[in-house]
Amino acid sequence: MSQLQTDSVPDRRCQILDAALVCFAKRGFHQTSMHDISAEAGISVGLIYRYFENKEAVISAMADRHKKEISEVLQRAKQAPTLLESLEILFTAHCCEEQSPVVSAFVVDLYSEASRNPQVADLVRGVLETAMAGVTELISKAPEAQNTTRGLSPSEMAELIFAVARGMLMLDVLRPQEMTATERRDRQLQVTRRLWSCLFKPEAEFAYA
Amino acid sequence: MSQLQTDSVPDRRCQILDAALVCFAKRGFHQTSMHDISAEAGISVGLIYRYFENKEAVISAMADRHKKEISEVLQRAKQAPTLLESLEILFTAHCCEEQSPVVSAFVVDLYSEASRNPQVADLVRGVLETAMAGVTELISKAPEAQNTTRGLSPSEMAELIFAVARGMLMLDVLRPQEMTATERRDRQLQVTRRLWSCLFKPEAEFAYA
DNA sequence: TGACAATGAATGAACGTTCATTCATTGTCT
DNA sequence: AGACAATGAATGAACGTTCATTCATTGTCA
Repeated sequence: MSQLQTDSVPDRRCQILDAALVCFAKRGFHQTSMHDISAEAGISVGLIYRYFENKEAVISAMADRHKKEISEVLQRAKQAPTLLESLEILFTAHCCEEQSPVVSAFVVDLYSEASRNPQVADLVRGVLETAMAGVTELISKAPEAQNTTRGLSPSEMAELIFAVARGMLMLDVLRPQEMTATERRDRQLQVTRRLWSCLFKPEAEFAYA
Repeated sequence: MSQLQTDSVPDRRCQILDAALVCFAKRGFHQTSMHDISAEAGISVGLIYRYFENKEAVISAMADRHKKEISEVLQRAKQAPTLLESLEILFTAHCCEEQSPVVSAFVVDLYSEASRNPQVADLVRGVLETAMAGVTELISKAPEAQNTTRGLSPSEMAELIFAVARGMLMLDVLRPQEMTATERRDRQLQVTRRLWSCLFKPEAEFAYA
């Protein structure tokens, strides 16, 4: 029983959040009704209010979940053998896995929400600062970046890297749905490698040109 | 008489769109009511419907106006004497003039809307393609970029530049309102110069280090 | 010029609908 | 039976939109 409870309560929450993600990505936070979420989750409206205080709380919980997912991606990226591979993990993680356009639309909406909800803004800013600190450290320690700094500090590089990542995410929501997850992933990898070569590649090989 | 008419009709539309921009930036498209817009514009609700078919039409008109503004920025950027100055104009234009956070929030919302409104998506994509073509041409012709391509084509460089611009715009909505327009502008310029040095600066000077 | 008719910009109360939220009720376990 | 999970009809506030009405301005007579 207590096992069922401790299992099923988070499960219900998770089920509701999964449904909410689909709805939010499809219609946006404020065009999604609680009935939409309940229908997507296959439960009744009232039940949502057993697990979340109100709609705002659902949005906050989604933002929290996003924070945890980014942390996990950062952990994976830190364990990659090379800096390039770390960057590839960071760039392709949140926008190219199972349901690419869904997540991208959600994240853009999250920023949109952050612009007028200080609580969400703080949370997103926190995620960003943690992730950027991680990447800055990654760059500082990477042998690839030792003699190719181009006058930029590791944290300045990290800032550029994250700007590009966010910018590509925005581009993602403009792309027609016909594009498959694999195509999106390839595109992201291309851009990652270009940025990498631009930031870290030694100049030597231009002698061959 | 006829002069007054042809002047005042576009003025009303403009007045409504100005008010809508403030409201949309403050609350987002779908949390802004027609009453909010009418109150901000200092007119009655009904009057909005004399100039716009419905709320959707107001959003579309705002997107159209944004398109024109970007075109103008592009024209100005094209006339700058150096590539760096062109980039500085592009990077600081829409997010650092009079009402920086207002415009940034609006643009993020526009992308968010684009993810579920194909009409808006087409329009935004069009703006982006035009602007990127312009910058690609700018790079192709710039003497600064002739011997420092780092293995990237002009259009690949343009893509990186626009990704960074969009990414910085997203960052803008996270920043506390206490930041002044000038501070924002300085920040943008810093990043622009870093990106520029990373893409176009010759390596020579690293010999001094 | 002065009196009157016509216009259409502007108003805001009212309408139908949608939505978040509540809660009395029902189902399902032990 | 008792406790808890789940339902979905009911509620009232808020929304987009409409439209009967007002009134300053313009046009047209004498």
